[in-house]
Amino acid sequence: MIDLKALRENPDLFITGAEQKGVDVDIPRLVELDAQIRALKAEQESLKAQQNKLAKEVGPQIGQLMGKMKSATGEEKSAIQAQVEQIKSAPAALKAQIQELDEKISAIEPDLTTIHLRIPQPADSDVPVGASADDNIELSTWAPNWWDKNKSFEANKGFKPRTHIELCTMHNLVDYPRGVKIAGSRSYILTGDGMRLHQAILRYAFDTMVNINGFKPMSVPVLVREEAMIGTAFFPGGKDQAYEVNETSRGGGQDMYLTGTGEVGLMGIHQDEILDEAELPLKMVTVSTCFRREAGAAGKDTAGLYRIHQFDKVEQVIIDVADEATSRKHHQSMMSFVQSLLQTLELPHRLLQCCTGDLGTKNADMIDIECWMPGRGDEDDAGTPAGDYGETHSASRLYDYQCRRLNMRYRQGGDAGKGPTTICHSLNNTVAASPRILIPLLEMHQNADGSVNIPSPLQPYMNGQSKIG
RNA sequence: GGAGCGGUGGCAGAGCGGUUGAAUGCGCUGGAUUCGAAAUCCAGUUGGGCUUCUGGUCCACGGGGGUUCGAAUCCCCCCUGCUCCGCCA
Repeated sequence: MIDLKALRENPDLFITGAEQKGVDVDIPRLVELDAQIRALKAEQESLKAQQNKLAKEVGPQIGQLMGKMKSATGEEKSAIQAQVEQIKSAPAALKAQIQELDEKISAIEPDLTTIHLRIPQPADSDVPVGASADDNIELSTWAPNWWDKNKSFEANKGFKPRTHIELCTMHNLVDYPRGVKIAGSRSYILTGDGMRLHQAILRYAFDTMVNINGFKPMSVPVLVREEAMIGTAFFPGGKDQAYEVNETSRGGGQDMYLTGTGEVGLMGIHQDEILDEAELPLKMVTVSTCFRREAGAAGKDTAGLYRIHQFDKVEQVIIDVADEATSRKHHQSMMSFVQSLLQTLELPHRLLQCCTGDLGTKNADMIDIECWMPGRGDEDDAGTPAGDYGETHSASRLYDYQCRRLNMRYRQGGDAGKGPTTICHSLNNTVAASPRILIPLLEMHQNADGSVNIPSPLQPYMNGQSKIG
């Protein structure tokens, strides 16, 4: 959610920001509604001020008269009664006017809120302007010394690659048909070593974040209220992407939503709180099951483990003071955690600067990390895929966009401190999302006979096993 | 699922229709006292919006609606916590 004050001062910034992100939202209309509602409220407030003033005068008068009334007789009584009614009439007249304004205000407010929530955070000026993922820019690449990214898989390793789908079948790592039987398309069952590898990478990623990078381990709800989805800015825009548990239709108090990322739970923790500056930055990590409808992705990446409805993800979040330089620094460090993780797993990858059209509504900046997946890309005449990068991580820098919605603030010196409260800045990044990360793990570390080497950091999590198959 | 009792400022905890945005205590900040500290005393200490901003004003006592000239206080709905019973991984 953007700051309305900032919008008033510089609407063009937000209009341009929305255009660059390809978001269709009527910002001039909001500016207009905002002016209207403020004028109405100002008018209403001055009436309320009069009302409050009168109420303070009227109260004691009535009290006094009521006192007199008790000892009064017949005629006196009705005279006092009339006086009381007289006194009451002035505030009553004000009340009608206030109510009238109330109606005007509530006629405008829903519209205003709807537009307000949809205005995206303008991208930072150093984010390249572009329409879609095609305009993203490669920032850097990394590969282990045994891999030359300019050569084909076969040229690097001396044999043609099997896709992860073939490898999974070969070693019984995944059971797709039975997964689909239970839960429909894009569902799967990890079996045997498939499940073990899945758990190993999650544990490795989680432990690294906690033990080495000093993040606080958390378990958070994945079934949440709408407020949490709106607060974290996944709603209203992304409502199509979330599974809904429709409790109200069976008489429950509220509908719930399955989160598509642990970010929702982590960010929701300190909603509506004023944090002590001394306890910042908050660095938290969680591992949670993520649910995505993948609405609109029909026919895309239908095979394999790439695009699925349910997966597990280790997610990192940082909440800190409102300072651009600090946010940028955290952004870099959160990416570096991932880079070193991928390096220890010997997975070639690249950093991709997302352009404005690919940022999403809430980000000022986003950098994706993509791993090389030999089984992706176009196939040649012999049916061998060329390989391609596939997104495995996404590092977002949000400034105060999310925390403003969540009403998450901090103050110097904490509760006892002085000075104004300030809205926090937040950032988030994937650490490891599995089973998608199994794709490069299996495909990159496969041998000519189809067996797969397990990277050494994962071996302790697999009871010392060094190879699948 | 049933029954009962609650949700008030950073915390604890009063108020239960009228100068109450809120007693009191704790905490915190400043001052006095002291060589200094403790103790003591005095003062201050909720958040947010609008504004013609050394000021004015409105809103908020879980959330929303209602009654009333006036609501933290009465009524309705929802959320939520605790206790007991039931069920249960």
